[in-house]
Amino acid sequence: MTKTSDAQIVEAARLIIVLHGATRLTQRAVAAAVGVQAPSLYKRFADKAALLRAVRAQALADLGARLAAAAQGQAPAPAAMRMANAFRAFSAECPDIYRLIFDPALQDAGRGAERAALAPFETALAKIAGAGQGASAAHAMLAMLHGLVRLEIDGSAPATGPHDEAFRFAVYALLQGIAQSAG
Amino acid sequence: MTKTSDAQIVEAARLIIVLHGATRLTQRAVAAAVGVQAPSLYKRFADKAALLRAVRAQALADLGARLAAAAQGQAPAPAAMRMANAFRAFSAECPDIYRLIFDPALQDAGRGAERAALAPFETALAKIAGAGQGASAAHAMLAMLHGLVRLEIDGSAPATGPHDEAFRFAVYALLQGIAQSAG
DNA sequence: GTCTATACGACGATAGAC
DNA sequence: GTCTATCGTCGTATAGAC
Repeated sequence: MTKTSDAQIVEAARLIIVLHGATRLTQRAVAAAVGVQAPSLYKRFADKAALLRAVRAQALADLGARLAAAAQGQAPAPAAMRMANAFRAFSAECPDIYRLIFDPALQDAGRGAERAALAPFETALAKIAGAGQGASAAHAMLAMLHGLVRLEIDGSAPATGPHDEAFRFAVYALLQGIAQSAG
Repeated sequence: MTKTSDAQIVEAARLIIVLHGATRLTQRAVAAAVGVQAPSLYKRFADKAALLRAVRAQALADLGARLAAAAQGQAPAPAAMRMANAFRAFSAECPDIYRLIFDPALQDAGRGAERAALAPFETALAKIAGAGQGASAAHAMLAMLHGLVRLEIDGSAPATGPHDEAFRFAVYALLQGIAQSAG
């Protein structure tokens, strides 16, 4: 009897963001995409933010899976580099989804999902930095990557040279610094 | 005959953002703050984005001045550390203004203002990294700081420990890594 | 229970009179 | 340069049809 489903709505919202950008994501557009009128969405998601939180949770799991796959079976340092590249690739592929993950208006209370998605990160960095500084090192690397990709996808960087080179330099320098702090 | 001025409008907009948050910045609110009706603003600024670009330009200059003051008369490494702290203090003081500076929807074509504001940065980092890698090092440090403060003001970080410590660790590790890349 | 029709209030923005 | 009046779109509340 139901014309749509929670999962279909979430997927429709994700598709609109990926294909047409976050600014085009309206409740009416989502509703039209699943063949329903806008007010009907409120029977399934309390409001627009709740729907976006569902899209975000899925995206976060996707990002976590890509990071885990990139680190799979690698030594700590190569794992960190491969995860950095995977992180950047994700942000380049769908920048508006990336922004959604870090949207301050959509933060969960628990933080459990973030912790889980970034676990491979923490693991690799802890081994590089030494036990006492694993959390700080993981935070530093996350911040480095977040800053790099945000400057890149937002076009906010002074943008002198190519981003590829600057990205590698930054990640490598930080890894070196962290390794040095371990000794 | 004029009831207000461009400068007064920009300042009113800035105040609303600082005191009540960016979501409360509406054309009607700005107009009310300077004692006119909303449509009158369009005689002075083409649209809301144009007004925000003016606020952003002023904020960027402010940030640049603070960075320059922090670096004043310091050796490169302490200058970098003091600028990092000044950068973080700015973002903590008015996070919504900070977000405005890096808002992808408000980027200028020229980029001249960004370059000027971040010049003290480039100077200090070039001396630490060595001539050939000054731009990369400055970009890396800007990305590091941008990532750190965004995670902090957005509450996006896994947020394990205190941010003060994580901030110092991250900036110091990157500086070490950059210095090492120079040799 | 599920969806539709309708509508409300706030927003950014425009047209035209003074 | 400022006003009043108004448009189109947004999120969303409500009431009722199947």
